[in-house]
Amino acid sequence: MLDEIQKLALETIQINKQALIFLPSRASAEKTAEDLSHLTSLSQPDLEHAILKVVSSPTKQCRRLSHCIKKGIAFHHSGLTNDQKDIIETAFREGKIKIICCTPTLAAGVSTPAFRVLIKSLKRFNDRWGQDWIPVLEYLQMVGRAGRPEFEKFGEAIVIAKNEAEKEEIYEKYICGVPEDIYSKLAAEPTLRTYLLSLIASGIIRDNNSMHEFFSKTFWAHQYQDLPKLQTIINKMLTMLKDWEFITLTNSVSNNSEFTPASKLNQPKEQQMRATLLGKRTSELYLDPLTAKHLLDNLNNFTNNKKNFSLLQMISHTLEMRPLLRVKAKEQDYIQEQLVKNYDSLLKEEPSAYDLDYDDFINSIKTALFFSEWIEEKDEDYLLEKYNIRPGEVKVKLDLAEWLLYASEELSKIKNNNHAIKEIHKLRLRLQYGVKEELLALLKLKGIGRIRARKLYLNNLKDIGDIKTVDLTTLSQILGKALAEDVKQQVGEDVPKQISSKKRLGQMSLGKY
DNA sequence: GGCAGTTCTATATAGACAGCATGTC
DNA sequence: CTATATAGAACTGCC
Repeated sequence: MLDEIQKLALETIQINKQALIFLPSRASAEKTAEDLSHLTSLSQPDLEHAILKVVSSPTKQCRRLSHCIKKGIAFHHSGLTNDQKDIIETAFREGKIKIICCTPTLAAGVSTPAFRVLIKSLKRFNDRWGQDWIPVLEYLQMVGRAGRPEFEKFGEAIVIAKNEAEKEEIYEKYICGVPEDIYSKLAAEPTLRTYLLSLIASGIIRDNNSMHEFFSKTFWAHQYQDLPKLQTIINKMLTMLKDWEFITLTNSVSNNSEFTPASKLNQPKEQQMRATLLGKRTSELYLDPLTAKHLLDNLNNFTNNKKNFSLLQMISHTLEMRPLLRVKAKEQDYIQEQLVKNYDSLLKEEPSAYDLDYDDFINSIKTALFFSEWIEEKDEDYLLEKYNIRPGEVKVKLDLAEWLLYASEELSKIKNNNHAIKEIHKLRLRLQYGVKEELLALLKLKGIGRIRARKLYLNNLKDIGDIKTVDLTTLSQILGKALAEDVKQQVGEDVPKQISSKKRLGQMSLGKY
């Protein structure tokens, strides 16, 4: 039996228009798309192929998407790679795809208007309260996708209610509702301490006076009526930044009170705030000071007997890496086993099992294991099966890892930790390409990535020297003629002119088709 | 035994922004 | 204001 969403979707196709269907989770987006795809007779075989080849080994998610898309239906959420998202958005604009089942990704990103917007539910899971109403602002963003001004005079947005009571509630809350106030992001402590440090580093805040002047002007202070409390939080953070050696506080007035009354804020005080070298660099790197401190502490223990796993666990156990890969009930034993195996690699002691942080710690082990497997050349399909991480998320996590390791490398430079600098640098390269160490030499060549490098290595071509000495015919068999010639040129071997110009032609046509 | 259909249970739950400098299949 | 949908396992009944 068809449900309301399905009826509306099929009817949209029938009148030769397009629809976006917003769903509250990625799983429902996929399932809704899959179910619909069984109900249409559209056909887009070329898209099916395009979706599959964006990763080296298509995952079950890629296959599912390709099956939907060949029937003119797509799902769209953060688990997809950017390439896949682009293909879908373009095909939708071209009218090849009729329905996109999506999460709110599509409400915020590039403009993708549709004649009709269907909203399955205005509730979504929320960490604090479980199932809860989404903000009115978000509702407006979704609804705003209905109607394409260049083609239609109007658009339709339809919200599904479970019953009469909910219908009333939705009407009151959303149709008649007003968007909630935008709350200042500064209110979150990580943002506040990051800002505070950067303001001190840039010299905008140099003492209590300029600090008060700045914060009283922000939207945050405006909303945050309780100034004494605000002052308390800021003071707490200043002390933290000082203890962590990101700033220095010099003052002639005694500083033993953390609860400076607001009334004293306006009095010019002699307390001077200056960022240290470490503080400046932390700020330039856009690091949360808490994370910077965590990295510094860990790196301090990064001695010769430590491994890549040490660094990977270090960056996995940060706020920035959240949400971490979650350890499932069935995996507990395996993860514990791996933890024991890598116990000596830890740069910080394992927290107590009663520690609030323990879950995060265990999850950081799983996350670190995922990174470890990536640099052991495991492909996307394997990673999705074993770690339940989708291609789009893999990309995001790797980017984060890259950034945090870059930051770690920079911090190590300030600390003159040469061992760490060397190891981190190598690890960054491996993460970037997803390769074992033995392939690093080959990756210096343009046009050679994890797949081709591995292929060369298997053919006993293990470094630049091997590439130089091997004959062109053999190399061509491995890489294809055009690339083989290009690579030969890169290592300084002469390739006959006429052949090399032929190569360019060949390359162009390759790129085109 | 082997399947189709059913019920039970475990699992997950939206998204994206930071540095830096270009290029994989 | 602590729910729900989904996937997959386990189970059932039937041939």
